Amino acid sequence: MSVHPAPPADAVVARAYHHGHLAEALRDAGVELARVGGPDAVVLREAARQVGVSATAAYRHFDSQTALVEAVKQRALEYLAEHMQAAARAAGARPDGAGSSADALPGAAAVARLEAIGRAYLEFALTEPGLFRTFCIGLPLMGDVDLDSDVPAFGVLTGVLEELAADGLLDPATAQWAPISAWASVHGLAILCLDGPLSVMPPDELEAIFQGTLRMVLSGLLVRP
Amino acid sequence: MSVHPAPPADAVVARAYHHGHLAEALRDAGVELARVGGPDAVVLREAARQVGVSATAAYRHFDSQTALVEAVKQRALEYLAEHMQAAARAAGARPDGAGSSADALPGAAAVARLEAIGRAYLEFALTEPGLFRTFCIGLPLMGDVDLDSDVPAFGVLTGVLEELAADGLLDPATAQWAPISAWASVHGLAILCLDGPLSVMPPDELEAIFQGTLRMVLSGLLVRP
DNA sequence: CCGGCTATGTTGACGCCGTCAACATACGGT
DNA sequence: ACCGTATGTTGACGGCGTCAACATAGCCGG
Repeated sequence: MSVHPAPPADAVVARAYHHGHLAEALRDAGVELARVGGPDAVVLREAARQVGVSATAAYRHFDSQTALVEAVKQRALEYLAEHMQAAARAAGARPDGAGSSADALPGAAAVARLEAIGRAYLEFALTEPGLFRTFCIGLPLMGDVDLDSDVPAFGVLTGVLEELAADGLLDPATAQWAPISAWASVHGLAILCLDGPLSVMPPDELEAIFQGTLRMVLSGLLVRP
Repeated sequence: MSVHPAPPADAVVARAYHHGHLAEALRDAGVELARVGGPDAVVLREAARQVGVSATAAYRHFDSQTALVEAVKQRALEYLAEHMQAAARAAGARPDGAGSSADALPGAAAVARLEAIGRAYLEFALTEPGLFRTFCIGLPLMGDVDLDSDVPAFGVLTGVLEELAADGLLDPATAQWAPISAWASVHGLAILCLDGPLSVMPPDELEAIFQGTLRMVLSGLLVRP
């Protein structure tokens, strides 16, 4: 059906365009714009300009500017998921136990992972506010998403919570909506940190707030010891 | 200093403008635009058009379109505070106790108020998504806000939580950041409901999610019974 | 009572944006 | 070898935020 081959994939360089990865190039330019200035900075003409192509050329690959933003948003979500997964791995792969006080409890690793991905979520929001805002703002009508597939970061969270459930550590009263409640808490905290009143707070106090919120989430979700 | 008197305040009607409440009129038009289409719909020229005035006339009262949006945002925050206060009053003024199972506990009224304002917050987000998004999105740099004064809705929350603290019901471990943690949770939930994956959920299930999150917040913040 | 000063509003223009229609071109399969 | 189609270009349109220059209205000091 397609006359032209997909991406060339041989020469990584631009190859004078025309038959290149224009879509990806535009999207990447959009990502960079979003990184600096948030979703409103994803200007179609500017992305085209940076790629060195006519403005209307973008319309061969994106239905509208909104579609471009959507692609950028998807990419931002991927970055987020990578960041969280890395954090989860780093927290999980600690078989020596170093000097931590209590690590013999069952599921302690899962709890550590939960904390790690929560912190990673916040870190992402603070270090990449533009990208965070881009996937955070839900374009007029987001409609149907499939969570674990469309939002891989959510999959990381549900995975860790399933670990906890397997260890019998999840309070059955709150278990059903645990992923959403937990996500909402840290997501809300991230937003409050970005443009809410917490935006003018020193990092150490912010860490304390995160600890406090994490404690609330944990004592709210875990079964009483 | 001011040559012209402030708002006439005698004739409520427009009085052919020129010396009227143009600023308020523009802001109100902006509120209506935001109500329908969110923050991006607050178009300066459109607001001026609706008020029946030249586009640049707005610049006598607002430094820029951003300033107009800021005014709309402030108004939206006022609406939110009113909604929450009304809910708190309605929940608090129930001296008979009707058929509730356990209402003799100290601070039960405060807990009810906390639930009420949380629900009110969510209600506002769902029934006025445009206004909610408008005050939610924190224009590039919100900078210095004073919480209880600039964000009256936050004052309502801290008030209820102080009630709980006075009754000795707040867990000292999480008390310090309780307002922020609680706000973050319900705020995040609201956002997830608006343009997150929860946007396609039936209302009854949404109520269950709210209940679950509320349970998490309560059992995370209150002292163990 | 009046002349002028200032707050207020208007006109016209500029540059940027998203988007459309019409046109040009380079592949790649037949 | 050719022709169709996917791809990219040019030019234009209307809408936006914003600025400079101009017009007016109404209060204040004389």
